[in-house]
Amino acid sequence: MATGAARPRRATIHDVAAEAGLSRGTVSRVINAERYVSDDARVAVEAAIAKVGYVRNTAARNLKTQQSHAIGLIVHEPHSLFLEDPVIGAILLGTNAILSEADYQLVSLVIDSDRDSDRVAEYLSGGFVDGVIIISARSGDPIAHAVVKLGIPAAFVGHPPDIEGIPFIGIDNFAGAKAITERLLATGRRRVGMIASALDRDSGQDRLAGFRAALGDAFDPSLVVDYPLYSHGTGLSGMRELLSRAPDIDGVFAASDSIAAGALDGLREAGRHVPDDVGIVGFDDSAWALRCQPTLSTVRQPADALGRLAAERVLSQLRGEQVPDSGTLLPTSIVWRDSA
Amino acid sequence: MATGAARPRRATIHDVAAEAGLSRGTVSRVINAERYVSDDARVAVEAAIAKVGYVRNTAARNLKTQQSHAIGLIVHEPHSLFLEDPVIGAILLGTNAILSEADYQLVSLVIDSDRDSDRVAEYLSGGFVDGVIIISARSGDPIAHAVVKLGIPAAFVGHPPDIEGIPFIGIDNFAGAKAITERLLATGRRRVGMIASALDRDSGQDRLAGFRAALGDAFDPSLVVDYPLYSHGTGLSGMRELLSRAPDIDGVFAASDSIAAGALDGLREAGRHVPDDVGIVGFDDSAWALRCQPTLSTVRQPADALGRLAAERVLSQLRGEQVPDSGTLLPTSIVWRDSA
DNA sequence: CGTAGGTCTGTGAACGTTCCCAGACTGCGA
DNA sequence: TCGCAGTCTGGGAACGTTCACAGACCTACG
Repeated sequence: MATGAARPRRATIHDVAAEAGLSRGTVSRVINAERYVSDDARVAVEAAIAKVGYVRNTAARNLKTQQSHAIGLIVHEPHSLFLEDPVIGAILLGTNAILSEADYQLVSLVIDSDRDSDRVAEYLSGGFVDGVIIISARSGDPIAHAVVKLGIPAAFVGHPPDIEGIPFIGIDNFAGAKAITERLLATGRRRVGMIASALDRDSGQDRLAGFRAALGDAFDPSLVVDYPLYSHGTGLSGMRELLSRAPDIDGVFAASDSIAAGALDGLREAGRHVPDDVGIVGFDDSAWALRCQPTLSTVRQPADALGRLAAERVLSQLRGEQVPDSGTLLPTSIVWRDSA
Repeated sequence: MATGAARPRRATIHDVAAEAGLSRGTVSRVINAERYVSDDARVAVEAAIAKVGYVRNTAARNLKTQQSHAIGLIVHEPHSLFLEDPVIGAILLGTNAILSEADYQLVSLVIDSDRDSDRVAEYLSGGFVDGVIIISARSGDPIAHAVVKLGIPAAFVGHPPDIEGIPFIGIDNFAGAKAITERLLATGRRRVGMIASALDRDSGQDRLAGFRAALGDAFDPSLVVDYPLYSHGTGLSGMRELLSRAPDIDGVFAASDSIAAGALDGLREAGRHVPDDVGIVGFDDSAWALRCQPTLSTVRQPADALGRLAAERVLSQLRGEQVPDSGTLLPTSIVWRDSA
C-alpha cells in the first residue's frame, strides 16, 4: 500500500488548553512568549504541549496575523547558473541560516525570463512573502521597482545603480579588483588584459573600473573583452579572443573564478603555461579557486556574511526598526596562490 | 525611508463577489474550476477578479483545506555538496518544474547532521508539507521510516535497500556501470581500477557491483578504493591511492563525474597522460564532464526526468490515486568523449 | 476599609477561504 | 398538470489561531 493510512488529527491549541486545564488565550501567551503568564501556567502548558505533541498551525497563524512568515530570495540568473554559482550558493546558505533562526521560511525565486519577472511581481503583490532579498539586480530592474512601490521590506545584495530607498549589502568590487590587478602587475607582467562580465551590474562595472585604475596610463582597451555571464564558457571564449588579439599577453584578470577556470582551459588549449607564460587572477575565492590547476590567486569575498547581513536588514525592518537607507560595503582580501 | 508606507488592504473573495454581483460560493467555484457555474457567472467573476486585482489568500485556503500545498525535498547531503552537486541540482529543477505547474511550493530540507534529522522529522509531523521526495537516503534512514509511519505521500529518488511501501524512481546503476566498464575494457586496458563512493547507498553499491560484473574473473579487489562522498576530493585522494597501490594502472572507473575530475587532477599531478597512459570514465554526465580536460567519457543519467517523475508520483498519491508500490528504473546511456 | 494599579486569565470575534446544504429554476417525460 | 432530475446560486459554519477586552485577584497605600 503506497497510499498510506489516514493521518491522525493534529493536536490544536484547544487540546493543549484542555490538557493543561487552562484557556486558549493563556496557551497562546505561553507559545508567543508574552508577558503576564504565571510560572505555574507556563509549566503546565509546556508539559501539555509535550504530552499531546502540539505543533503550531502555520496557516491559521498566518491568516490571523496577516503575515506569511516567508522571505523571498530573488535571484536574477538563469536557473543553470543559480545552481552552479558557488557565490550565490554561499549567500543563500547565509541567508537561510539567519532566517530559520528567526522562524522564517526562505523562498527562492529565480528570474530567468521576462515572463518570470511578471510572475514574481504578481507573487510579491499577493502577500506570499513579508520581505525580499534581491541578488544581482540589473539596472532598470522592474522587480526592484515593484518592491519599492509595494513598500515591501527589502534588502539588496550588491548595489543596483539606479534604485533609492532600499538598503544594500555589497563588497567593494572596485578596491578588490584594483588590489589584485596591482598585485598581478607587481609580478612583472607587461601586457595585462581582462575578461570582464556582467557590465549591466555594479559588480561587473566596478571590477572593470578597478582594473582600469590599477593600470592607469598603461590601460589598453583592446585588451578587455566582455561577455554577459559569469561562467566557465565566458572564460574560455574570452581567453581565445584575447590570445588572438594579443598573442604576447602575459597577464589576465578574470572577473570571476569561474571565468578564470575557463581562461585556464583556453590557455592550456593554446599551449601556454600558467603562471610562467601567463599569470591569471580571479575574483570570489569560490570552490573553483582551489580546484583549478594551478590553484587560483583571487579576491576573497565574504559571501556567507553578505547573505546573513541582508537577512538581518530585512528582519529588522519587519520588527519596525528604522534601517539606515544607505548601504554597507564589506571588505575583501587577496588570496595568493599559484596561478600568478 | 526604508520602512515603506502602509501596504494597502488586499482584495478578498468578498470584494470580487460584490464587484461581480454574485456570492462568495460562486466566486469560489469559478476559482477552483468546479462544475455547475454558468458562463455568465464565470465571465463576470473573471472580470471582477481582474478589476480588483484579487489574489487568493493561501493561508486561508490552507487552513480550511487542511493542506499546506507544499512538498518537501529531503536531501541527505552536507550543505556544501547540495549546492555543488549538479545531479542534485538537476533533480531539484525537474521537481520544481512539475510542482510549480501544479501550484505546489517546493521546500528544500537539507539534512547534514543528526540534529537536522530530528528537526526535519518534527517538521514533517507538523503538517508543513503534504508530501515528500527523498533523495539519496541511506539504509536505516530515520526520516524515511518516520515518513512511512506518518503516512505522508512520498517518493524516493534512488532506492534505499531496506524500506518498503514507498515508490521509488531510480536509474539502473548496475547496468550503467557494467556497460561503461566494458567499453573501457574494449579500448584494450589491462589493469583497471575503480574509485568507489557512497557504499552505504544503492547507487554506490550498484555501481561497484556493475564494475565487478564487467571485469568478471579479472576483478582485483586491491584496485578498488572507496570514500564516503561523491566529490572532487574523493577523486584526488582515490587516484593517489590507486597509483601508489598499482603504478601500472591503465584504466579507472570513477563512481561520479566529480570524482573523475579529481582523479584527472591526481593523474596530472603524477605526470600521467590521459587517455594515452590511463583511460578514465565517470558517471552522471553532469556539467563537470564537458569541463574536464580532456572531456569525460561517462554514463548519462536523466536527472531532470528523475525529479519530474518523483514529483508526479507524489502528486498522484495526493490526488488519491493508487500508485504502484514498486519502483521505476530509468535507462542510462553511454556518452563517449576523449578521456578514454 | 476603600481604591488604585498591577498581574493574570478567560472569552468573543475575526482573519479569508472552502464545503455543504437548501432552495430556485429549467426542461422533459408521464 | 405534476414530479423529477439536473443545473446553478446563496449563505451558514467551520478550519486554528491571535487580539482586544473584560473581569478576577492580589498588594499596597492613604
